[in-house]
Amino acid sequence: MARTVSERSDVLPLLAEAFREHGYEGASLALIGEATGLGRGSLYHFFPGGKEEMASAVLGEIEAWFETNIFEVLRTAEHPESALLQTLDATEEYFRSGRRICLVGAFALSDTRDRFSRALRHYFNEWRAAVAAALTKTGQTSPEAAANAEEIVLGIQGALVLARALDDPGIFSRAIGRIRSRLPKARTKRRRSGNG
Amino acid sequence: MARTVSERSDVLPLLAEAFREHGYEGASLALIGEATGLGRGSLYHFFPGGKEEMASAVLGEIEAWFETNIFEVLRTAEHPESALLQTLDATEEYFRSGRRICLVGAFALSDTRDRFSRALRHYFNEWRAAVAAALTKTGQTSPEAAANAEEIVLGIQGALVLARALDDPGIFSRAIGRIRSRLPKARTKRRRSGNG
DNA sequence: GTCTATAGATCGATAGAC
DNA sequence: GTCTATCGATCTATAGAC
Repeated sequence: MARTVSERSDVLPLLAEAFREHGYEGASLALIGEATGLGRGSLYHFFPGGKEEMASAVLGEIEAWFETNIFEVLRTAEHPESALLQTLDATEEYFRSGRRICLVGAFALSDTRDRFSRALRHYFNEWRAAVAAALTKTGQTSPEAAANAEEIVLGIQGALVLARALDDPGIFSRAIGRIRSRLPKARTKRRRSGNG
Repeated sequence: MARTVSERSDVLPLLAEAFREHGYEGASLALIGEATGLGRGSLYHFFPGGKEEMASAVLGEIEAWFETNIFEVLRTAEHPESALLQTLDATEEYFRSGRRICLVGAFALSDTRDRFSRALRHYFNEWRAAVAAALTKTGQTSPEAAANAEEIVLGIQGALVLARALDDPGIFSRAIGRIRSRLPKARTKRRRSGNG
């Protein structure tokens, strides 16, 4: 058998899955060891702060993914309407059409919330602000955009809860579909008031 | 010091709060003992099945509350529009305007989901069906009502997640407000097509 | 019916060999 | 850098006195 990983960044996705499946408390070091194929020694070599540092690193990795693939795209979009559609697709794919939960949301409802409250706050605030920024660029007023952004993010989280509880990924897909259908339509700039 | 409770039903609300605050895994028997003022002996007298039976009883109590105060009201309403408003008020009060989480939703996102999957499924299915039944009675078609009911329940859950993560109960209140404003308006039956 | 004491398992974390 | 052995703390559950 080969020497396996030896890169901290390679371990993070495996760690993330372990926390997603079992929660922070439920993911014991024995379980994490199985999931990563690493012994306690290696784990503590990569994460001297123990389990808390593991979870913190995972949250950072998730935040970074959303920053790159969602938030940044929304904030810098020249065509906000298509950016909203594109990031909605990415979101649907990320959550595997409702079969995967949002670890940040799960942490928010658990007693680990206080431990990671800064990360949770930052993640959802950035998400909400990025969607609002894109909506504003489509012509919505600032209060409109803020309300709609909040509703979109909250709808995604609620859909994940319900999809998980009822074991029905279709709930998530339908929710994404409703969000998509209510997005502002891009105005074709070449014609005035084009029909379509 | 008095003999304290000695009624199983008196312990349930205290148990519920303990599970809400610390989650299933996080609520240790030591913590539960403090929250209820009962020793292990008394706890195991009331709940021979241990912690699992405690959580199960709490879920049953929650389900019963919603059955009485929400589901039944919605299903049997003569005036579905006002029943929807009334149960929305009750929901807002139950979740203390967003300061209290939904234990069923929290369980859905944790690894205890499988253990209580039947209870979770039943709770959310009943909720969704009851809202849909009321919406149907207001004149919505069956598919319309089903989609809207799903969106309402999911919106409540998502609002609780976001409110908790951002430590901002206002998110929940705003979400309830949006739901309320989109509810079908009662038609005044005495006049035809009264202006409102 | 309620308590204390404690069994037996598992937890996160550390030490030290290689 | 990775492992195994093991620590002390904490967990759920049980036993038995009152």
